[in-house]
Amino acid sequence: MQLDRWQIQMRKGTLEFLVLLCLKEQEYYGYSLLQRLKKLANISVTEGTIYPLLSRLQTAGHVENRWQIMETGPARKYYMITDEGEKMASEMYNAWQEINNSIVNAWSKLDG
Amino acid sequence: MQLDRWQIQMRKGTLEFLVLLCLKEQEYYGYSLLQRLKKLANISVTEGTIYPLLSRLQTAGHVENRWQIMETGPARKYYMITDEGEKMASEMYNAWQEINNSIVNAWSKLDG
DNA sequence: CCTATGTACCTTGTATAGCAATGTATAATG
DNA sequence: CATTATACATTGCTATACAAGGTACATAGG
Repeated sequence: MQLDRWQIQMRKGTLEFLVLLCLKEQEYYGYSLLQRLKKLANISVTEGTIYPLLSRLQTAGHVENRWQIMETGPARKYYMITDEGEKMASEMYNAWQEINNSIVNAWSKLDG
Repeated sequence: MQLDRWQIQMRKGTLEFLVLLCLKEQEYYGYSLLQRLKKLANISVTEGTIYPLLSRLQTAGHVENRWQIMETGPARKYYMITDEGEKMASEMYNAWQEINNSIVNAWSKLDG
């Protein structure tokens, strides 16, 4: 199934929030986040999106990382959410809820 | 007031949907949409955003417009949603609900 | 009369960020 | 030994939000 541009845009616009939401659950490395996001919200993110995004989140102090040498396969860079990141995630959730309330309210007046 | 980068991002992609939602209510001209969006979802959109967006929606066949000469003040270009635009708005609402369900569900598991 | 303010349209230049494509490296599979 | 999967990363393209600026009309205050 081919996603429309607007569908991609609507989902991708919330990507930073969704990544923090995942990292609130547990630590992830970049590559594993792609699968987690796919399962969480049916969002197909590419590596060219996730690595710069994680880098930006780190610069902002919302996540930090540690290298994990694996016995087999390439090393993994695990990302963990910081206290500041947790705070940011809460702010984002509040903002999300406000927009959602506005949309649901407006829609119900039209289709109700 | 300077908007945070994440706020801009969260709006990205949902703005097109919000505009269609407004035009489902009634017809608006560009300038009046700025006030409607502010009231609807506390979104401060600038003219440099709304005029190109309306132009894109028209090219896509989701809206159409008519000029209204005013007895006093500048003429207004009113935009009306098309049947195709209504259909698109419904699809967007369904997609929105799906993402919202994923987010609310994920959040509830984290905050108890 | 002139200036400021508000309404209403629009364009240009800049910055952001998602994505396809590409590159590197390791390890298992056929 | 070629392919596939894992895992990191960058580069170039494109879309779009925004600040800033421009045009024009109408009104209010000094």
